[in-house]
Amino acid sequence: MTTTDSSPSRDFIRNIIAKDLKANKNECRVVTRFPPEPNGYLHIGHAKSICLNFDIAAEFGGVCNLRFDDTNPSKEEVEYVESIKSDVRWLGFDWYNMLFYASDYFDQMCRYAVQLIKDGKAYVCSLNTEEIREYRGTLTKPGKDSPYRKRSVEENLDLFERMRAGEFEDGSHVLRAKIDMASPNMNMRDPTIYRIRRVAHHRTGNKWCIYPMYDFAHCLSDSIEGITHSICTLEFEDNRPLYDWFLDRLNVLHPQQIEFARLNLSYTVLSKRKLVQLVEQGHVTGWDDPRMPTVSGLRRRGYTPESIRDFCERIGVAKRDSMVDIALLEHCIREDLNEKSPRVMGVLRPLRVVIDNYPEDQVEELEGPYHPEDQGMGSRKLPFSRELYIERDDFREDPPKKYFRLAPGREVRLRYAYYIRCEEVVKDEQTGEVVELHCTYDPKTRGGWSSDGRKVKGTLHWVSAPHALKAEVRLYDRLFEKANPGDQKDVPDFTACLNPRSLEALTSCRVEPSLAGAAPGSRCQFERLGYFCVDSVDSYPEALVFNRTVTLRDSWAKIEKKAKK
RNA sequence: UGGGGUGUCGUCAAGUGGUAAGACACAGGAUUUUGGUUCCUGCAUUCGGAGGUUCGAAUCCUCCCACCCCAGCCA
Repeated sequence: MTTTDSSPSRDFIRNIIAKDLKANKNECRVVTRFPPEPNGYLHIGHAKSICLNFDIAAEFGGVCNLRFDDTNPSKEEVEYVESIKSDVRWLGFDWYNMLFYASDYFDQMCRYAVQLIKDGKAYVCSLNTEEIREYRGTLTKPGKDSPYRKRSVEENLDLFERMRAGEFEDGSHVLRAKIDMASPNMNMRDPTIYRIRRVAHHRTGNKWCIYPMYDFAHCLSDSIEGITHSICTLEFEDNRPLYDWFLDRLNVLHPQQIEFARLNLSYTVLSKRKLVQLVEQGHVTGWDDPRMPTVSGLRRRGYTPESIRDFCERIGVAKRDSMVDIALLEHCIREDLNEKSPRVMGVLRPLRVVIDNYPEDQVEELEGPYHPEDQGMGSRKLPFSRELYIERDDFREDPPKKYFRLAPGREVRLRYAYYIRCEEVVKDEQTGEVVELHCTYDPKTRGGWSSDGRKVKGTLHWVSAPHALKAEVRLYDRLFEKANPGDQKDVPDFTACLNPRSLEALTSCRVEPSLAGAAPGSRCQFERLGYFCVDSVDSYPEALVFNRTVTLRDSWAKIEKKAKK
């Protein structure tokens, strides 16, 4: 499907591509690529780039390659390539058979390097790291030529061949592009294009001891694959002249590099360095900790791929540095889960309720639909008995204004069950803590309806005490207390901004019996509480563990908060 | 202080000389057996600032200001 003139403009990148297509550029092909380095796990910032590249390809009838930018063996591992592949797939994208590795092109790149040498456009430099830095100059002072810059083509060819053959120590020589040591763009001051690195590569093993640098490898990989639009983030803007330089000198297919602003999300961090620190210092349990902004963390938290894709679409694509409010991500998951999740009841902090006028050995099966707006989801049976649990938050001895829930003498509805009235409060003699409520029910309100027109303001969720399943529920909250933990002036280390209450594990929760054996990864809404999923690591059919994905919007909490001020 | 970028509502973001879309957030209200959902309503006389061009400027010109990126043999 090709976009037509009538299609509305979505963002500046799609506008560029639409214009290119109209001008018959690239024989009207569109080929993009997602090019991660396999040195870590994917996070939601990568998801933005994945959605951009794969969606653009699909919209313009093109393809998007998955290419691993594996030019630095000392940082890369197969474990990462596997996790990246599975994350991209989980997000719902398909690269078909277009799976590549920059390392696939090492031979070809070497030939290109030789060509540059022959053309007098590259030379072997034998300065060490510090010397190269000194010769490079500074932002305001031009650099000066390396003493090795004038080596003959023959000498350079010989030296480079011997670098490749493994005759030299790591760091003793590099191959450099011969450009301009006085360029105002630091990237053009004779950048290194090959370095000696005796490290086993996760794919090529010990075949190579020299590896190309990003600037050389990336543009050539794009060119070899026939990429038309090479989309990357803003910090590569200064690298674009170099990207163009190599392709022009080598006179090969010349993709267009386009830069966009990377994602920043409030109340979290997205830099690899910081995410590594969170894992290594044990602030989280791992890369897939449900509080992590990684794809695997979001997945375990209960986020759906659809919600993440929707989010990436809504945030847009532009060039300005921005900080997206995490409330938008939360909105996206709520919207998706509202439609998809079966409603069930679970009590997080149980308070025992005895219905004094309910027959002791009686058990009724009440009917509860799984979804208020979707009859197609069916319903389940809810056992009701004399002893129940309700949420502690749903009872107040001294109810504040506008509190609709249970209090001494008050009547509320138990969802899909009966109206009950609180008759007596039992407290622990020592602590004064409320330990049990005695209530009476109105048998004429079965199902939660009253025929006499009597209205009740509150509806509570509940479970039958003898029938409920014990479960652990993990309540997750924002990882950081500050909107921008990475940029706090008075805080030395971003970990000082961590939210100490980002995880609260409740171990004596009770959930309705229909959840018995719930499958890991399955999702539900605990009515009035939020959306939850069965943890994919720690949950077992006989010992359920739920993760709170996100709370429901809570207007009572807002009222309460306002009243306190 | 050299170079490259970017400034439009609290947060994203359209807008490309014809009189400021949309989303989230927020605030009201209606409906509701989830204080959920849904539905209404409100929310930029002004586009970083100052000048200028023009009948007309967020859009063009000039100057200024702020913020981000670059001095890896990382990507």
